[in-house]
Amino acid sequence: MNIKDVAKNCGVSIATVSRVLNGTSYVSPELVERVLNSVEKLGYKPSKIAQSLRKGETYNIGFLVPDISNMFFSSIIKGANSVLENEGYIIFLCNSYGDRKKEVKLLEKLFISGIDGLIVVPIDIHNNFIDFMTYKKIKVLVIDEIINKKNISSIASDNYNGMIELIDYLYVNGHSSFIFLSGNPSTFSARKRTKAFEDKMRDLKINDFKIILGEYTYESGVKMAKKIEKIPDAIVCGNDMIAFGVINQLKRNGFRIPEDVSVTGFDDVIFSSMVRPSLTTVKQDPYEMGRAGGQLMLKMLKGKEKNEIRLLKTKLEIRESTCGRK
Amino acid sequence: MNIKDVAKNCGVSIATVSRVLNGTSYVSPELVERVLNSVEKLGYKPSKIAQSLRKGETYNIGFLVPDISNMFFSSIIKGANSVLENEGYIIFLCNSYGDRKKEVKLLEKLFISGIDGLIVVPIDIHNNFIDFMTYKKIKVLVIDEIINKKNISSIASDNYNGMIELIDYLYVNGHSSFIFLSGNPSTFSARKRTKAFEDKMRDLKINDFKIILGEYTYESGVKMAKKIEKIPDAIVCGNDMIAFGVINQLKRNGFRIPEDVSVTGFDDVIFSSMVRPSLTTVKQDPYEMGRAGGQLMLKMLKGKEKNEIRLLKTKLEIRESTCGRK
DNA sequence: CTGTTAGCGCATTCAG
DNA sequence: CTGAATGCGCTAACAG
Repeated sequence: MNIKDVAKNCGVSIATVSRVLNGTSYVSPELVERVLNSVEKLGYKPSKIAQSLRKGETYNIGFLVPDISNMFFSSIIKGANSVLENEGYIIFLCNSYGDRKKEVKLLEKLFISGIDGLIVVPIDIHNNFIDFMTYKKIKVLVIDEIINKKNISSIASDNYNGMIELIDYLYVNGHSSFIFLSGNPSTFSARKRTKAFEDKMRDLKINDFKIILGEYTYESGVKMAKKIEKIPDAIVCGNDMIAFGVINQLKRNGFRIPEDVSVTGFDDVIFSSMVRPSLTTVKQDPYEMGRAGGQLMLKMLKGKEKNEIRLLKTKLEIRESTCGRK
Repeated sequence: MNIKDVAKNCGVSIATVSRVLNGTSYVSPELVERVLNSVEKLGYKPSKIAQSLRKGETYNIGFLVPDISNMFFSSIIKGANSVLENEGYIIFLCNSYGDRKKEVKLLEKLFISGIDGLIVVPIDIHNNFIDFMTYKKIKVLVIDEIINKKNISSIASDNYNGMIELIDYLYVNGHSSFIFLSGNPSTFSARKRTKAFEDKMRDLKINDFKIILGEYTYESGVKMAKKIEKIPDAIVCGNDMIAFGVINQLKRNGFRIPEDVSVTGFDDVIFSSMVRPSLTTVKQDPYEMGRAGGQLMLKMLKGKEKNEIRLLKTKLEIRESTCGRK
């Protein structure tokens, strides 16, 4: 079932069929109708593969994230998809498992598969395959990381100011000793949040603070909690999952939250408002980040060559896991 | 940069280049080396688009789910992808938003895009586009729903027996009045779980029970909790999200769990073991479901035409939200 | 063992 | 305004 069958069925040339379907030039009304009838009758659907080969554009977007099953990433994908699909694009999904080698392999696979654009939440920014993509005229959008290069757009939450605002709130409410439990510093977000924490400690002339490095997971939260020797006024966690781990571990040891110690998260995942005590955290909206990213990608796809960088505002969500100190 | 450039660069025909790269027939060692050298030097990567057009197979798999950002679905995708990617397949991702119309549209889009296989967690089983797919020789795998048709494989958790086992446990532990808060009965899982609940009530000759219909969400859980007039021994929820909503709503009204009432979930999402009280629930493993599904798809892709149906065992996870009744 | 060639399905130039 | 012919990049059949 191809364009030839349609042409034969209604007695016109394949060129005419193509013209009718693409509206690429005037065709007499009667032929238009004949063609449309045949198309309908035969249930003809043009092959995107053939179109891609012919036109050199695929309307495919490669999407590479560290972990599809992580709600943060899947929400980004959903957001981006919601704007891209309206323009006819479709997503090739890849999961890098946080593995640099795999990331390169998948980037290559995506290129071979044929894509007009690439959206990536990268493990390894110095990955030169990203340069290769732009060299091949494939538009690149980097999410949750800022890369300032020609022909690459970036979008991320304003992790730095989100953390600043959080510490400010704690400080104003009487907290004077802190422990920061960071996610993996190989990520842009962890570096930014840690930097903000350090800067703010210096600003406020607070010396009683400590930083512990871990991963963005519940288990890592539990583990880091065990490393805490002296409970401070506030335990500031790199994200919500760490905070959940910490809270449960502290409870196990008989501490009350927030009476004995305030605990904060970052992200505002859906469960943060559902658990007891509900979690004070810095909200970022991955779905909106995805949507905004999709729009940036669309801009590049439409031919505006210049790169763009967007930083999304965060929002402090004050809940039950923190309280004022005298 | 195409096969012609490579051929020119090392002074052979394009056929030879193709043969070397595909190992499709013997080529003299010296030519092999020359070709490989040029390929390396020029950084040549064969176009999958052209290969697809020529060979009639795309190595693309269409994947359609109601909501990518739902961890249940994204885990399925991750599982299936983990087995499919090893065989060179790549996933076209689509989100139906639980919308029947959209589902049909996307199925059509996937077909046009060119896919060898389709994996779908359907909204509408009676969607005739699925028949169309098999008619077009596209292998179809249905997940989380059982469809008994030629050339369509299915995989789902054994929702029925999972629920039977749960009620058994509650009954043996002295619960004698029940309320079941169901998810949307348009889904296979909700129908199966409800059916099991009803059957078991009859089996055990329990008359003091009630069924309320809602959605598989936290908000719906809250809403359904408000509809409960008389608190029973056990509130059996269609899934964990409903259970979270119910528990928080009950707590707000001063009920203690499990002292005043036992509450159970279904799924065992990651947070179920983290919250207080931790949730007694029926565990199903969507990642494993995805993996098993991927394997079924691979079988069909490899040419075994016959369809297959798999039901995955569930596991009862007994935690703090239930306790024995006298 | 290697090269030449046809054709996958389509959009598009060129004639008419 | 419409049709014939070309070629996108590749694999496979056919020749040699």
